[in-house]
Amino acid sequence: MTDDISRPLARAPRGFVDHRARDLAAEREILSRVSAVYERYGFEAFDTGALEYADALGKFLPDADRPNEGVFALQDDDEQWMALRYDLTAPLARFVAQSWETLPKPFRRYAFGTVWRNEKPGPGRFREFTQCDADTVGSARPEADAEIIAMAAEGLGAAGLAQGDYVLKINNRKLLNGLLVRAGVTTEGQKLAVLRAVDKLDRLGPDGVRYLLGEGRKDESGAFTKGAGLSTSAADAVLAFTAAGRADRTETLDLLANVIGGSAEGDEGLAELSRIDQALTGLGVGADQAIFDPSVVRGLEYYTGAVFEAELLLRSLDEKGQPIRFGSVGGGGRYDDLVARFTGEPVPATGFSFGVSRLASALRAAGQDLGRQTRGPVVVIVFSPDDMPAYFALVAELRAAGIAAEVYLGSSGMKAQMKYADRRLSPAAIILGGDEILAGTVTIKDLDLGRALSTGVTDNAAWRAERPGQQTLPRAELIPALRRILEA
RNA sequence: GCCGCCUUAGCUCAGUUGGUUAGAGCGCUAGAUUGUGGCUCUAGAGGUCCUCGGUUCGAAUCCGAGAGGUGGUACCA
Repeated sequence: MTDDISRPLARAPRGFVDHRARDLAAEREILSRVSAVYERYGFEAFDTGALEYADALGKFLPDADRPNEGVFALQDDDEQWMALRYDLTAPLARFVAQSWETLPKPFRRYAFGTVWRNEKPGPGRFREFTQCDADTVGSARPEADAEIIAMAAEGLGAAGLAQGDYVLKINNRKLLNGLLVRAGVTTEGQKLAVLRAVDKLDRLGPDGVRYLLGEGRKDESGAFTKGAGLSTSAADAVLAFTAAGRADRTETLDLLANVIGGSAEGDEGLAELSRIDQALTGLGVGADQAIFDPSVVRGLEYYTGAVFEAELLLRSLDEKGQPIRFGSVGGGGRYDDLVARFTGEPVPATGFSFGVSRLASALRAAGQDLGRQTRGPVVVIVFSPDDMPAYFALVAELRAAGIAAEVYLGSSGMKAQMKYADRRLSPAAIILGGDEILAGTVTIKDLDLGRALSTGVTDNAAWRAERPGQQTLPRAELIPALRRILEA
């Protein structure tokens, strides 16, 4: 009452969320299903620690005292800066560089783990979340990309997405590079501005993107975004390129050949996509699961070749009846320069990653709730502290029989104990009072059945007399009777 | 990072032109019911009215700053 000045506020830091049993069950189910697929593809499990040295993450800023660009950083006692990993790829690159000599190459691994990003949280965006990631390091073959794509598609399907709920969209950075070279764009900054503009295609439409490719765009709030400064004809070429996606993979390739053919880098990109197409076809991945889409960007600066994005196609309504679009649930691509940061040797690599809780909420919206309500244990009601040994003998017997059970350990009366069991979603409560102990019997209350029966009862006396779902039987028949209730 | 809106009980919210002890519904705890979930009735607990400063005899209410939330926008490994 008087010491409240220093009392802490009970709240989680912003962008950090608590996970109840239901969500955890869904996420674990996804991980186990996806892991099974990834292992079948020959990827081995691998994990690193949560912290990396900040320079290994590429987040050490020479000018700043503190590496603060989106990472959580702290200083070790030898004054080196460490940071919580912000994805699973950078630690993988560090590990591969460190163990290159002894690794079987190509190195194929998958990982899932918590990552942290020190940035503004938004709807569906947190500062701590679980990522699942698979990479092949040490293969430059486009077939390595194809296999990652096929595996991603199969993984999403195994997680519970139906055919047609999602599609993998594939592009290649080299195509756009070739196009830009032909259009006379040479500076890195301008190239990045073009990529950013194209990335907004689905939100702003071709007209909005045209402004961003040219002089710039002013949005409704009056904010002005500087454009890439392309000429009108160059902007037209970019837009024509992004619109070349078709439902059929080879048809898209033919169209793209017309739009960008002739530039050396563009031809290289086309050849890679063509081999990806052939490998995918061999793997049995049709155009219903993976297509070529030249508008895919994946804003990341480090991608060097193929890029891909898993897009959710399903549309659903939120609790207010507003339609929600999920868009991308995951993505990846080829990053041939990441390991070279450490060793100087270029090491080709390709990978795919997705956010686990994002996929879980997408699945929920698709009507595929893997985290069905978690059932509570069978609850043994406590009448008298003197009979505690009898309660524990009973609960031990149930546990030995493989039935989740607990003795109520609170201090409230019987009514509250029933309420507790109800709220835990327990299948049954066991009443072992003085009467039962004397008679060598036990009373089981089937809570689901009682709940169903209670809807018809309005009269209190009848409710009390009826004791819906309740049966008293000889002690020896307890476990078989409980099994029947649990299996119902 | 920039712009808009919002912040009153655990939740959803009401609160008159600035006026005395800040309310409702739901939820929670308990009683009616010697040993029973629901219904009904009754009682109870629960509040730094986001924070700090200002105006005023008087502020949940008006003004300023800050924090947090939210929606855009920018960025996104």
